[in-house]
Amino acid sequence: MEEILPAFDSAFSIDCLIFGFDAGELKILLIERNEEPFKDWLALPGYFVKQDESLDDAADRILYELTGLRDLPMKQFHTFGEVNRHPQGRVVTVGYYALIRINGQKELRPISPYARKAIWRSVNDLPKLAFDHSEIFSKGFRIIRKRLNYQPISFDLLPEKFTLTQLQGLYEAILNKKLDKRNFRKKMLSYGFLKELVEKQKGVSYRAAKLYKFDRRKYAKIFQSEMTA
Amino acid sequence: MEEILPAFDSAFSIDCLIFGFDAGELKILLIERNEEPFKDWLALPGYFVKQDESLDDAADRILYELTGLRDLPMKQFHTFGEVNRHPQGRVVTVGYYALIRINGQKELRPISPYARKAIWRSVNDLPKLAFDHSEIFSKGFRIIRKRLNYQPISFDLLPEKFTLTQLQGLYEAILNKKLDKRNFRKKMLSYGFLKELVEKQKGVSYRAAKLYKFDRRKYAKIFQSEMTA
DNA sequence: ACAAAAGTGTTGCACGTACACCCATGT
DNA sequence: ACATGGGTGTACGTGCAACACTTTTGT
Repeated sequence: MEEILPAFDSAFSIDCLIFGFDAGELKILLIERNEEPFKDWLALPGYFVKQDESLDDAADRILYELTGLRDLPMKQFHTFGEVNRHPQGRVVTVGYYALIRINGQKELRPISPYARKAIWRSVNDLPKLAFDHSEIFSKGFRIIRKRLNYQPISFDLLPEKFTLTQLQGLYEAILNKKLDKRNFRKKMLSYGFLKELVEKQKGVSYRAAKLYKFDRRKYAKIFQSEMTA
Repeated sequence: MEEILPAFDSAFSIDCLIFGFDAGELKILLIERNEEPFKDWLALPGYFVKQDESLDDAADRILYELTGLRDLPMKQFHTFGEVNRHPQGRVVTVGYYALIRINGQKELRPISPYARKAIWRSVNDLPKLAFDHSEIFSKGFRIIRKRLNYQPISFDLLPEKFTLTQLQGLYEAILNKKLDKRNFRKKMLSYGFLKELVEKQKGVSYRAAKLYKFDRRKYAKIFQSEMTA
């Protein structure tokens, strides 16, 4: 940032925290920036909101332009407004998050030249990110982890059919601690929104596990009070 | 709003949801607007953020200027960014809230001429507010009510010394339902952050109740994990 | 004496937690 | 046969909900 950058008065932007789960690891979607400031740095997918679009609309558009992912159910988690968080001027940014299936998505392919590419990185192996994105990540991750304690939010991270061990691995990755297998299964099954399939796991060199599906209708019935808030 | 109003490009603002408790009723702090747009309407205390102040700083300043209240522990709860929420231009507003003692505060006295006066109104008796402030109120109230289910947040609303019946009345006002007296007392006392005083209630024409104080240190020890998030 | 609110315990149920062994399958 | 994860049950403690009567005080 030794160069002189254009300045602007004030603006708002969106930054997206997109979580995915793959190979037993919780990952986050980052872009490689192709523009100053912070050219070549890794950053959260984020950009400016246009005059005539709502924040929610902007979040969808921006994520699409920078990563090729579209129509994710993103939600706001916090707004960041320190005066000097952006080197070019006053930018207040609204943080959005979503949890998605990595493999269920098509290829990552930025539309805008502003991102060179989009990549998944393990949350346990993050470099320092552009702007204050490292802090935005920490704050968002903390909020999501906390939410997991009183509301299951993790089914969007798994493939459509999954085993209970995979589900447990996901919880352990988010909460960053080991859970008891029997208790975990008992609790999950007691909710009643897991549908047991006849189909079993394939291609493993040990006893094949039952596959399950997530029943969105039952889930919605149980947690509707949570969802309206 | 038949008049022509000055227009501006885009800006961010703060709106404050200040809850108080008095005479068994949960109240909210409103201002009577003294400027267009929405002159003479009731509104949440709110105004524009300056170029050189953070959102948190702006929230403190704005609340002070419009109501005379200062240094409340306000926290962000949501950001509102619909395109046409403000008639003069694009304004994204960040909602902050706080819970305070009504009687512990000095008089309400707006500093800025922008508010004619500041008043407390029962949350059960709110008129339509200026801008989208009615929706901001609903959203914030819902969030706070929900939080009360898993974290006591209500001590700031009571006088320093209070009876358990007062505390219960407060919970009932927020949750909008009756609670069982014995269960409520058992639960509250079991937390261990209520200090029983020797002093008793005075001036009542029935058996005087014990007074209690809230022990902030013990509370912080118990809920520290909640507070850092 | 009466009115008004203060104060007080027990029981059943649901839920979380701790804990260890046999089973099925592929190599 | 063995290695690997799949799958299962019990016992205990904790916390919440339901429920009604006696006590104290001021008038």
